[in-house]
Amino acid sequence: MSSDSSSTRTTRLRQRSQDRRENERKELHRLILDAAAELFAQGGYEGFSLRRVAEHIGYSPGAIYRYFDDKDDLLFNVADEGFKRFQSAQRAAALSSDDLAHSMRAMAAAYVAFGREYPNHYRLMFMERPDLLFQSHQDQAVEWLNALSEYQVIFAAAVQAGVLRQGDSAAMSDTWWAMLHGIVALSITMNFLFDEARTEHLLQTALEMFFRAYGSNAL
Amino acid sequence: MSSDSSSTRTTRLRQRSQDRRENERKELHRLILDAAAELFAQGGYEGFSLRRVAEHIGYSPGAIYRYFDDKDDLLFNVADEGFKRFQSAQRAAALSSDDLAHSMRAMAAAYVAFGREYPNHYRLMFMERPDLLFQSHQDQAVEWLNALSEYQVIFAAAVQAGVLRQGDSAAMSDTWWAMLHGIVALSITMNFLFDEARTEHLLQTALEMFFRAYGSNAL
DNA sequence: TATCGTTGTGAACAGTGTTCATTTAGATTG
DNA sequence: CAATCTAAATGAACACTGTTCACAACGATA
Repeated sequence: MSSDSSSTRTTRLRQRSQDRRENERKELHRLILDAAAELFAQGGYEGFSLRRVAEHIGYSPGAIYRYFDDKDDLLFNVADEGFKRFQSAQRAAALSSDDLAHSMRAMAAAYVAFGREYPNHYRLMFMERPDLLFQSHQDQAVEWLNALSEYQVIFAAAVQAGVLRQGDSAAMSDTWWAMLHGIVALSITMNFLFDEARTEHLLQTALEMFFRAYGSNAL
Repeated sequence: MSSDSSSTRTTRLRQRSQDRRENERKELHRLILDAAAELFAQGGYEGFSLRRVAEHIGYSPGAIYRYFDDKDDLLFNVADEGFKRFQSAQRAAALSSDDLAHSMRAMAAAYVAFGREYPNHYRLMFMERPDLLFQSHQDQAVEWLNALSEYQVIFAAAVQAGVLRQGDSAAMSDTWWAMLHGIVALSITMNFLFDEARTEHLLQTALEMFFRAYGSNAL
């Protein structure tokens, strides 16, 4: 009994200490990631450096390598969190209305809003280093592709609901994406030309164009 | 007479040697710029370094600073040459037909073709560092803005010619640009998704959308 | 108590842009 | 021709960057 109880006690102790160490690991992992996201959001891709992240959290640069393979690995995690936020905003917009035409407009608005709110994340995800999310981590890449193919599902549903006319729904989806990406990219990159008002006006004009061309009540 | 002739002779000599030195300066300026453009076109923005340019032409890194203020200054000149090419291609497309609808399609095709042919230049000009061309060199910035406003001239002409319906021609121009930029940017950044065929199909679909919505024969 | 394994450090390496004193070489002058 | 002056090119330095690795510290385990 004594040996048995001591055995379980030590087992429990070992378990607890192991858990605690694991938590500490996760905490530092989070600390690094948060600091990285913050510094990245502020300084963008160019001004981002591991040494600054390390200094910001009070560790030596080498310590980061215990938690991330690479600078790219760290950037991937930053981008991935951005994408999760992006995706959830898109989903919320998609579900915001029963009217698919309204949903699509809400999604477009959310798309542009995300780009303008997190320009550096958008840059990283869709402009600078999309390879981070498609090439390096193939498991995540599948998630991304699924998310992107959700657009096609919505377009198919919109066609079936009579909101969009019939046609090449894959091409429609590409056009939709290119249109929104063009607006956001110009707004981010040429922000001295495209202030919020001009961007908003551009978005409305583009949506009008899209639905005038592809809406079911067009010709 | 002898003093006079010798005076003119030395003057001529001085003139010639000065010209030659000036030519040598221009030659090295060109040599650096060409090497930079080549290395940049190959390696893109990230892989581009002054030291590599210097090594490529057989000079020490510091020598470049006799001919360019900065790395940015050198990049500006690379981008500027890209823009001149871009602009001349656009102009040629604009003048390629009397039919403004054809001209616009040709300009769109030339726009996308430029992006796909010189992706790194396009990135630099319109995605990575547009500040190089708008902020730092204000005299050049005016040229750029004029070039961009040429679009609006064409749109106004298209409206007057009855090719496009009347409306907010500035917004139409923005939409046109955003559409083309979106297509090129996606094609460049997501080149593993958008191969040439898909990009071409996307362009045609987008043009169809544009003219369906804004063409004069639309409702 | 001794051993082991993990963690963080600090120094090093190769690379970057940039500056500057110094050499080099060609042009100009006496 | 000799001396001087000027412009160019260099090479070494500085402050950065990402990354690696031997080593020290320290808590967990035996």
